[in-house]
Amino acid sequence: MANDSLSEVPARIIATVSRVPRGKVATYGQIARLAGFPRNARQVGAVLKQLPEDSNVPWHRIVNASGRVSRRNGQAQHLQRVLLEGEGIEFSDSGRLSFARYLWRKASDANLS
DNA sequence: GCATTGACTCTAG
DNA sequence: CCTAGAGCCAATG
Repeated sequence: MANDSLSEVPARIIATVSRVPRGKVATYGQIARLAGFPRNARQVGAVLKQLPEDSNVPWHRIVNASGRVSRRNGQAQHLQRVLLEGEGIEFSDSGRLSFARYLWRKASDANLS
């Protein structure tokens, strides 16, 4: 018993990612902070990288602080954009999305001009 | 146990 | 807008 604390950290990150609603995105740093690890943005990416294919985690809703899909090997980068577009998110010509429209906010999202 | 790496972020130029 | 450097922390070798 007591060896579940090892899996608890990634589980917490995954749980937070799973809370991101469809059609919204979140940043690595944002997920890390909400999960309780304010300086572990990189670890969020590390967890998503090891994520099994059949998981229900919306990993594609996680982008970097620039509002772009993080660069990496494989087609997964392109796949992420396709998945987001499938949820109604639009990218600019530079492959960037609008935080003002798509960034997930836990609460204070009422201020919009 | 140290050195390298990385799906990150911030500041300067 | 883009590049470079530094800071950060866990995973990996």
